[in-house]
Order: sequence, then structure tokens, then C-alpha cells
Amino acid sequence: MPELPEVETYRRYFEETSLNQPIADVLVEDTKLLTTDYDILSQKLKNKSFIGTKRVGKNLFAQLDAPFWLHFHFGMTGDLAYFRDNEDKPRFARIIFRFANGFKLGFLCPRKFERIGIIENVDEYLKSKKINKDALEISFDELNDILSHRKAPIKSVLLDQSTVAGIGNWIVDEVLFQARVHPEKLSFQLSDNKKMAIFESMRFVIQTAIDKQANYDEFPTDFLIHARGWGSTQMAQLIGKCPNCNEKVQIIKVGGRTTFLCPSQQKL
DNA sequence: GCGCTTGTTAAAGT
DNA sequence: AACTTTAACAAGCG
Repeated sequence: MPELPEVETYRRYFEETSLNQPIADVLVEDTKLLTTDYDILSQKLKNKSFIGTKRVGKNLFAQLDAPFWLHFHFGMTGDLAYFRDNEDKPRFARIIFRFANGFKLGFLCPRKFERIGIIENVDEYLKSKKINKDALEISFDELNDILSHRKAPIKSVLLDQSTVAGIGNWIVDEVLFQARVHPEKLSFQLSDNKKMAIFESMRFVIQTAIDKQANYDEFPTDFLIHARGWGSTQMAQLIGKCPNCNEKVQIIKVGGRTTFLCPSQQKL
């Protein structure tokens, strides 16, 4: 699912495939996917080239050789795929950038929760959307200050992009598992030690996931993510089990989201 | 074929 | 007023 490590992987893919090549046109299957009117978007991108990228949390920004950017949000299922021949066109490529060299970049939108649109200024955009610093950029002091003043369950606070940008449902479960914090623990009640553990786990989990290009199978076997059953057959013995104590994991709802935890190591 | 899932946001609640 | 909670969104997948 496109959380920070996936979007970082997409960003690198975009850089490797789609820079410095004039855009011939943009095909859009469903204008619901656009946050800018099709006519304007199409006219602004035509004959321009992408010249660089920036990522904040789950948001990807592609800079044009013009005074604006294209913003991508991958929703829950978005992906990118670069291809040339129409017979290689991937499923769900509902938006296609056709480059002058004949290659194409498909923005895959299986569930239509994905969005793109033109923005003038990245910092202003982030501010207007209340998106705080990226999880790899925020300092401990700033995170500590926010966590100390919020009274919701820590899981909900960490999922809130105005706390820190880039954490999604599996990452927050992984971070809280590795920091040995119960997801329903109220944020302001956390000790300084636990907040530091959360900060360090957050950086470790995200950096590990980026290094493995978000291939869950390649994550260390002591990651809780394998309990979710997303992996291959080699991971099958880890489904539903705590990788540390082998106890059955608990599955609950926190803030409406499915939550995995080890009840013996994460206590309220 | 029903129910679950993902991230965000608007709306409702406190 | 400010923060928190909930539901809705779309559609593929098990």
C-alpha cells in the first residue's frame, strides 16, 4: 500500500524513466482523478518536460520546466508503470502521459482513489493541506512536542498527516510493535522513553522499507508485518504470530483501522 | 456475492 | 474553537 516507502520507490522510478522528455499529451480516462480541470492540465503540460521530483510523506511532486508542479497522490492502491507499446499497457492505467519519444508513463488507479493536479507552490500546498514534515525529516523535539499535546490514541495521532507525513496503517502498527507501545495508549500519557522509542522505530522501519523498495517479503523476519499474511509462502508460518514470542497476534480496530499487535508485549 | 481493505476528508460529535 | 471520531468515497479482491 502506498505509504512513504512505496511513494519514495515510485519517486525514484519516476526519476529514472520520465525526466527531460517533452510530454506530447495526457490521456485521462476519468476526470474524477484530476484536481485541475482537464483542459487546463492538458494545455499546461503539453510540450513541457518533467525536470525533477520531490516527495513529502505520501505526496509526490514532479517539477516542470515551467513555474508549476504536478502533484501525485497514490491513494490506497496507486502505482506507476513506464511502457512503450500499447500491448504492454498495464491494467488500470487510467491516466497516461505520452512522451515525444514514444514511451508512456501510466498512472495506475485501480480504485480511483488516486489524484493528480497542477500546483504552483509545494510549500503552500502542504500548508493548505495541513501536511507536516516528512517522517524522515522531523526532529525528535518537534514530534515529542506534538505527541505531548494530543490526547487521542497514539495510533490515530501518528496516522494524522498533520502530526508527521508518511505514516500509514501497516507502518504505524510496525512502529508501535517495535517500540512496545499499545496502539490505544493515549498520546499525551506516553513517557519520554516511549516517545523516543517511537521516534527511533519510525526512522528504522521507514528506512528499512525504503532500502528494500517496499518489498515486504524482504523485510527482516522479526517485523510484525509478516503476521498480516501479505508475504509469500516462505512467510506463511509467520501469519498471525508475534515474530518475537510466537504468541497469537491480536487484531482490533483503532480509530476505525484494522490494527495488529502483540498483546503480551504491547500493554496499556 | 458479500464484506473487507487502503488514505483522505467532510461532517458530526465532544 | 479546537480537537477527536466516524462515515463516505470506488472498486478490486478473497
